[in-house]
Amino acid sequence: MRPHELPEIRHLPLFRDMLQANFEALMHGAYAQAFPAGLELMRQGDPADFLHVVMEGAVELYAHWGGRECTMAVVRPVGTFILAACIKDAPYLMSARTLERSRIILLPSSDLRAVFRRDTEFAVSVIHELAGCYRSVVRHAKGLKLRTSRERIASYLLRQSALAGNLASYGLPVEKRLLASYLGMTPENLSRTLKTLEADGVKLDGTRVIITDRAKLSALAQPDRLIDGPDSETPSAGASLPRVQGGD
Amino acid sequence: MRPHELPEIRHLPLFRDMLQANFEALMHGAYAQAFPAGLELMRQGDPADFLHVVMEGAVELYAHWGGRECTMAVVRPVGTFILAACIKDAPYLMSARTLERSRIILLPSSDLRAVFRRDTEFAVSVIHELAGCYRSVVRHAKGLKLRTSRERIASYLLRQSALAGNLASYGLPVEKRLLASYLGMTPENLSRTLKTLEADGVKLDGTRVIITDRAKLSALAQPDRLIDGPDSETPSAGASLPRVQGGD
DNA sequence: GCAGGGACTTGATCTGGATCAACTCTCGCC
DNA sequence: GGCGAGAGTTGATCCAGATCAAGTCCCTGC
Repeated sequence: MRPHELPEIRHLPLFRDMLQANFEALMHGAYAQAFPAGLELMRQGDPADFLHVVMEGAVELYAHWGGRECTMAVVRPVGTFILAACIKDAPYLMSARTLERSRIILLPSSDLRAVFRRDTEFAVSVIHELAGCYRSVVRHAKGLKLRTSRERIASYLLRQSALAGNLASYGLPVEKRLLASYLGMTPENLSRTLKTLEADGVKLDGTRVIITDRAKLSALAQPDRLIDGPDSETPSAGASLPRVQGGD
Repeated sequence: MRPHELPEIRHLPLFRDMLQANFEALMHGAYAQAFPAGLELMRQGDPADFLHVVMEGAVELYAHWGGRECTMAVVRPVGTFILAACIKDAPYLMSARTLERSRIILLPSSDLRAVFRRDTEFAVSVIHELAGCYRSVVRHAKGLKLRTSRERIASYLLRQSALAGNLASYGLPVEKRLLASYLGMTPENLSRTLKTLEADGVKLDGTRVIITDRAKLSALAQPDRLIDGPDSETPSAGASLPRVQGGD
């Protein structure tokens, strides 16, 4: 593991409050690994042997069933994923693959389970992390059930703008095909709907989003704190929305 | 609170392992209340002041947005709900209403937060509960994104049969309109699809489900441990599927 | 017992979004 | 520098599921 990485992990909400001795014990069994883009890190159904911490790159969490596949989340540095499965010592519910060349720290889940049993501060951090993840998926499910495709796209674009600091223009953080899958629609549908959204105050130029009329877009998206956040409870983990890459 | 209720709560996985003194402290601030059917217990966005424990009756958790509404879960005795919001001291993401006359214990969430900070066993229980809830919603989201209406119905019916002990015949635990909403479709669509499912090995007689050809139904539903369970990690809480009422 | 209302069903129609197919553009790679 | 391969777009068509509208049945409350 690289020297700068340890403090970065230590500063994550999940590891911030635990005893130094326990942190060190946890990191003792950890190891870092580099992966090329497009590599499958785990397959749904596998036993949860390691908590994963993304230090560089990006990881897609996705699910499959009966030949179909869908994106559930994208995790970027510094973020953890698959905490719940590690804790329950249960099979992963999702598969994971790298979207880019990535550096990932692997923490044996047995160590994890041992440590929060003797470090209450860490246990409390885990509680907060999991509660955040839970609420994040609930938001996602609400969006899927209550909103149409069009509304999901509009609110996604607004949400990303908010994450970028309410910029009117920013870059999409993920490929459109992945975004479509995350939002529960086909790439064709996303592409077409984006075109028609020009009448509602937002335009796309390649990967660049330009909000031309925020009021109009908001009227369509009806952003809702209980679906779109802002989560004061932002999870660093598994259930996070694809995050913005930075805008200008 | 009634004499038999305290031990019932104590035996819940969530409260089973904590110190007796802490359990008593927690219960000190608790109070029971009876509600008629159809009463709104909380509204999404409200501050999370109480953890709710259903002792009798049934509670529907649902979400709404822009005039639409959908069922997210049904909680039956003995089960808790809205743990995550209590822990984060954040607004509820869902509303709740009684489906029948219900008896509910209310636990001040501030007490809850205080207790798991000083009782590691309780903290561990909370961790397991939340991890279970998280995984449960992930399963639900996977079903919504990966399966068609028809497949969701078929797998729901199989899952309920499994919960009833693999009985070929059992009663639906909830109204069909609620089930439709839970499964993300309209009542009309549910009704029609149920009819066409007779060709796939399952028949409905009113509220009675009769599986006539389990193999055929399974071929359609393709039940998957990573979507349908069985959850060894069964949550007692918020995210549970409408449970079966008992079969014969 | 009777009236009223809600759950459920059934039918007719509409439409959002999927599917299938073709074509362009870009970018990494030989 | 040319050549795939994959991302994205666009068009044509199809279909699952929503919507609108009746009508039946059952249960409840007067």
